[in-house]
Amino acid sequence: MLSKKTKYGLKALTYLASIDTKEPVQISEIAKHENISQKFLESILLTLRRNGFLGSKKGKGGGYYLIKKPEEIQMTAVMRVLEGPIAMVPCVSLNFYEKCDDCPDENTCAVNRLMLQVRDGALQVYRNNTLADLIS
Amino acid sequence: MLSKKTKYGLKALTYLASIDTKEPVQISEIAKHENISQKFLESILLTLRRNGFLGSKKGKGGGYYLIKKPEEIQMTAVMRVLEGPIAMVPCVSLNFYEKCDDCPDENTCAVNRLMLQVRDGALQVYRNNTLADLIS
DNA sequence: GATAATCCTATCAAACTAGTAGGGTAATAA
DNA sequence: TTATTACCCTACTAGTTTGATAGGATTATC
Repeated sequence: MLSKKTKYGLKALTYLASIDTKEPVQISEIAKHENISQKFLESILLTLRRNGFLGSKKGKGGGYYLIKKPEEIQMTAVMRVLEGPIAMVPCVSLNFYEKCDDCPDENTCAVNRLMLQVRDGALQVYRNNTLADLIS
Repeated sequence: MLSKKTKYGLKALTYLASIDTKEPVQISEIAKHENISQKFLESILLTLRRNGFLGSKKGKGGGYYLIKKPEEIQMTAVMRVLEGPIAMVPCVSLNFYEKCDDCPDENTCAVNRLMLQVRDGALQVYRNNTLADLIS
């Protein structure tokens, strides 16, 4: 299941992309427009900023804004930051690989074989979509 | 993340399929072979039986066995029973559809648009794999 | 220096996960 | 018929995660 954190993060990003201005947008405005708890959104935008997707400005007239162009923001990167690993099991994860402690051999593991395909399917979608694709 | 329930369920099914006999296999044997807590596995096999994947026999010489041929067991069905919806958001789920309460319009929702593709990718994999494919 | 906005930490209730405990029930074999 | 085997079933629980909320600290503008 997709977490609300990811869902809200995606909605915030697409809202900022659709605004089509580089002026900072306040958290309250995004929260209101997307029906999100403002305080919760606050923490999400913070992690998006810390991971290089957003810039921020404090004080009056402040807010958040996109740093890159929507066409340059790949969903793979967004998903990894908000949701974590794209793979459903660590033993097929590219960026978060971990060996299963109960599985003696990955090469003969049915779960591994299946989830590898699922991961590739998801990756293909995420790589094929930028923020720009989601708003068009 | 794939739940251990699903992981163990898949491993149990593939073990039964690889055994290539219609004699009942005891829970203890599966648990031992796949490094799974026996009691936990017990409940998993129970749901697999209730959902028409397994048959069981009580008493001495009893155990679980596959009801259908491995080639006839689609991963879509297995995943839905063990893991639940294949879609990551209810609003793109085929079998568990639900409207998002925060989203005014699915047709213009970026999350919807993205997750629809991810669901299709996953479905394609699950539909393309039977239990037989996982053990070959 | 007042105000507006982000920044940051801590806390929390509810739900979920991965089991564990403990016995009940049916089939088999002696 | 009695003992044993093995599935059947319900309830409970420790630990983790999720989706927030509270309350203020910090910084920029006017």
